[in-house]
Amino acid sequence: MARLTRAESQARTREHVLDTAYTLFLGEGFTATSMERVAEAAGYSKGAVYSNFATKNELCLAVLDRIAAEQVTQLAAVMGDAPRFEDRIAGFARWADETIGDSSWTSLEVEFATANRRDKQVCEQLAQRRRTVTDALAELIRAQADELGITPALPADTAALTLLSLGIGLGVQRAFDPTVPVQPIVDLLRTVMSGRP
Amino acid sequence: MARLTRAESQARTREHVLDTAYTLFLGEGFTATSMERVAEAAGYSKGAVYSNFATKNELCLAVLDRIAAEQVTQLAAVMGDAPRFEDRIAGFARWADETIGDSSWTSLEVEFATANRRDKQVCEQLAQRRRTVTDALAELIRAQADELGITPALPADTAALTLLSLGIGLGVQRAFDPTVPVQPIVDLLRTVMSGRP
DNA sequence: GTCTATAAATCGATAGAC
DNA sequence: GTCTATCGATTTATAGAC
Repeated sequence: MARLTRAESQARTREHVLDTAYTLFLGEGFTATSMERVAEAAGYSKGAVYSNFATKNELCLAVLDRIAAEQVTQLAAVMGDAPRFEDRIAGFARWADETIGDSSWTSLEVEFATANRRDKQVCEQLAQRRRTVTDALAELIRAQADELGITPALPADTAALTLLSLGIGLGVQRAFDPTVPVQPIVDLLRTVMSGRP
Repeated sequence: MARLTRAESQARTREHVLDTAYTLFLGEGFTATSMERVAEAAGYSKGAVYSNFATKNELCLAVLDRIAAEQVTQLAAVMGDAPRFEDRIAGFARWADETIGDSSWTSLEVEFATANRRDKQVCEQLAQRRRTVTDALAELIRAQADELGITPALPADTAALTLLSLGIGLGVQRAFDPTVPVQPIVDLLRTVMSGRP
């Protein structure tokens, strides 16, 4: 194996710290996880962490970016190109069950957002990311509707916002009460995709 | 004015602390507000606060109880007994605009819930309160449907959970991005209450 | 760029006087 | 029951050696 350049070495450290923060923030929560703990679990010192991420918030935003990318990819893959309408809904139902069912990613997003709701800098970042996600979701809905040859029951933008909001709401409640069912969001998608042909 | 008994005096202090915590938690957030700050703003010492509320979590749960009671009362009042269907929807729309629009209460509930999601004690308390709220909401939907002589498009339980979840989701996003519209939840209520006659 | 060591502040919660 | 004073732990972030 070739020796790493300084830049490669730093990128590796950064990635390693990000991996560790990803696991800890999702598992224990944002407030409950200290930077000390991240450094320790990653096998570095606190100083090393801070030389890659200026603040705890910046580290968490990087984790949230990774999560958002994963979600969009998974969602597109799972609804993908099943031939029949019901197969796509079933695919979504499976995804919802696994992903909203284990609602730790929703909890993390929401814990970070609400805890920093008075920080204009952070709010700006979160608002930008929010638009990116809803746009991607709306685009996915449009593409699915096209393939199925229907017009969604709601405008794609509205449908995307409603689905995302419902997912957040259900996920948050499931975080402290696992008896909350995931079904409502599957019903909503079915309604949305049962538009006029 | 008669002199206060010891019990009355303590009840007054407790109420005063609760008022202050209510304002600060809603305005600044749960994590961002220290017990020191609550005591100072209420005009007491930290010890006085701790002799009325054993922990910070207990104080926040008391605040959340007050909020929940307010919401249910307001919602019942605003949809109340308008003669026409459209007037009730309009009443709800106004309430949604003011109450979800200023989403600080949603943010507080959600910040507290997600920050304590690994605390089984707190989760139990929150789950119990959640059931109380959804039950009250479902009952309200049933009563409204009865008065209007219709059958809701969704079962009242499901409708209540869906409305609550959507409200949480929209409220959380509005906390950091005020451009998020409240309209989807009004649309949903309209759909729910447009059931078969 | 990563380390050790520590600063500097704040937190929730408690002890003991009154 | 309320006060002052403080504990003890933890936090984010920084300074300087290597």
